Amino acid sequence: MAEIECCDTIEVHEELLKIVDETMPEETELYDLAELFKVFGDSTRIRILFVLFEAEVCVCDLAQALNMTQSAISHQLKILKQNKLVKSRREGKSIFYSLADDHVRTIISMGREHIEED
Amino acid sequence: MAEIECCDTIEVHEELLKIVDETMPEETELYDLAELFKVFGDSTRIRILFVLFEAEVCVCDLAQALNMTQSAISHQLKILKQNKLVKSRREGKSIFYSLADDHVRTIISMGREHIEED
DNA sequence: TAAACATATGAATAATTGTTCATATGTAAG
DNA sequence: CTTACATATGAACAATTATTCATATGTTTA
Repeated sequence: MAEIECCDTIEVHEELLKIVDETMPEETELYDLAELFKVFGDSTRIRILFVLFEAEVCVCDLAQALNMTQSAISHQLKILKQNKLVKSRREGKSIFYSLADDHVRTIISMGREHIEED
Repeated sequence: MAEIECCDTIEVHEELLKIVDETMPEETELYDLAELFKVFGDSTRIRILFVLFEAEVCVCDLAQALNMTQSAISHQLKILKQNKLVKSRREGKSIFYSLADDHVRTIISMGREHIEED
């Protein structure tokens, strides 16, 4: 194994690189993880999720509740759905959206806990 | 209270708007939440966090382990630190970074659980 | 089948952001 | 105090993305 020069602490590095190599998830998982969190990284989508915490609603409900255009809401719902954070159901002309599962609540909760410290 | 016209289901809307108004966090909290998740929404920063799950390391360790430039790593560490996900400690010429608290592990875990379903 | 309604979607624009490059800051050794 | 090392930072560029506008799709009612 080639020696590594960095910070003059050669031994630590080899062990570190070995551990990182063993525990680091695969490239695709890292990418998917980042993609998932990106979805939470927009306040419009977070607002949509907070509405869905309370009720199953249609697109125009959301547009009204959040005071945004139908188009903007629809675009964001598409992203939420692609990432399986919400699901939809048609009822006549309307399409109702709701949370896909409870991970969403948990992830948002953890986030709130974090930012409320200090 | 003015009547709302949307999807021809007037009663539901008034109640929804009331509930949303009561439960929706304040603008600043929504913004902070989105900002926090944005930090997790980049695979370089996630990689850094995975290294820090295993050990306290200096910047050049990270650059080496992730095969990226020192500058790129440093820029990302700054963002992680501003959002209190990591902390740092100087030791001689080096600066060692470690996880700030355990919310980071929990949030990443929840994300992994979510993407590993189906 | 035509009209009205609810939602989805593609293109365009503006804003945000990750990386690189050059350089600055801070620390230790000679 | 000068040099070398470790890290931080500002500017620039490329890439990503949220919203708007116009329009398309799908459903119901007349």
